[in-house]
Amino acid sequence: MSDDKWLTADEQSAWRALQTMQARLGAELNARLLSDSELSLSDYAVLVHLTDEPSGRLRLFELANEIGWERSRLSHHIARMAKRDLVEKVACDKDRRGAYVAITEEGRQAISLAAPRHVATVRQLVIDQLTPAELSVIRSVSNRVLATIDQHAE
Amino acid sequence: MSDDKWLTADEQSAWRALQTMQARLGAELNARLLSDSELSLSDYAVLVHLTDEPSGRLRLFELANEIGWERSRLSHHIARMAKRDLVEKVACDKDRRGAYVAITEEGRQAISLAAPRHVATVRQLVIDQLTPAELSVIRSVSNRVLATIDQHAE
DNA sequence: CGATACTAGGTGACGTGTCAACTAGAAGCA
DNA sequence: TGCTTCTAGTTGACACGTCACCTAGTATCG
Repeated sequence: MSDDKWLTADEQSAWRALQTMQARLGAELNARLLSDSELSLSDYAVLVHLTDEPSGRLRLFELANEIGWERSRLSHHIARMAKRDLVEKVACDKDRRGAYVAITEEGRQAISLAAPRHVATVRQLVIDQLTPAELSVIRSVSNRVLATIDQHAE
Repeated sequence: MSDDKWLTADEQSAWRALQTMQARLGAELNARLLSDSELSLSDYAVLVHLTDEPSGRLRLFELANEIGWERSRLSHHIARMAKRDLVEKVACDKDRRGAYVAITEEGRQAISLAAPRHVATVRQLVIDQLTPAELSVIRSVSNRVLATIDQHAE
């Protein structure tokens, strides 16, 4: 680990580009998704992870880990989504503190309507701009940074 | 441009890793910065861009473009920062609709106190985890995606 | 068994982000 | 000049995210 106080010019330009891209890309994806459907990018992320499960449901803490959200954020968001009938909360037998979030029929409909345009946007703005090798670097770097954060949050 | 309806497994795993990393990294950097200083990650971004300018000030729209924020978000944020005396708004002679945001002495102090620990965190969690080649890919990819968004927002 | 510590999740207050609508000055062009 | 359009920035309502704190069930270990 370098202990230089500042970033080099190369490091700084890369870091700032990443930060700006994060800001713009997130805002753009969210805005397009909202104007094409009734879902925000956050709603979409929740529903995607639920549809991945054959059972269509996950424990709240599992979902939080997968999406990378804090517990209370997820709790608030699921409450709002439940009010809109996109998901429902189901009591957990194994651990009576716990709860499942389950996708509803309405949730499935909403995401299957929204997905094609959203995927097309992601392709257009990101995937199609990258070579397979670059995409690989992105995956590898992202996972490494995630692991570092986890490990450093002990 | 591929017109496949869905992402391949490789594309999807890379895309999800990036999304999750964005969520976790942003939250982590913000939390650490807040606990080490009086600044949020957003405050920090604003102040960094202002200290880059020899004059210590920028037009609002210039700052918005550099950080990648929407106008109204910046307007709200600057109003809040001005209340805390981190920045001040200055009328613009050239264009009487416009305004400058200028960093204050208090703003300079705040960022110079916060910067060393924040930079160390960025190094620890990101920069030191990447090879120079990977960092280069990140910069190049980020700038390409930004250009694509700009161009597609016409 | 009982004491303690840990984990799942929820809550309320408050700061933040977004959208739509607005003011007002600048620019283009007849 | 006057009309239209564009751009800079603001505002208010509402959705969202975060922090600190809370409840309650589970684990650990004496």
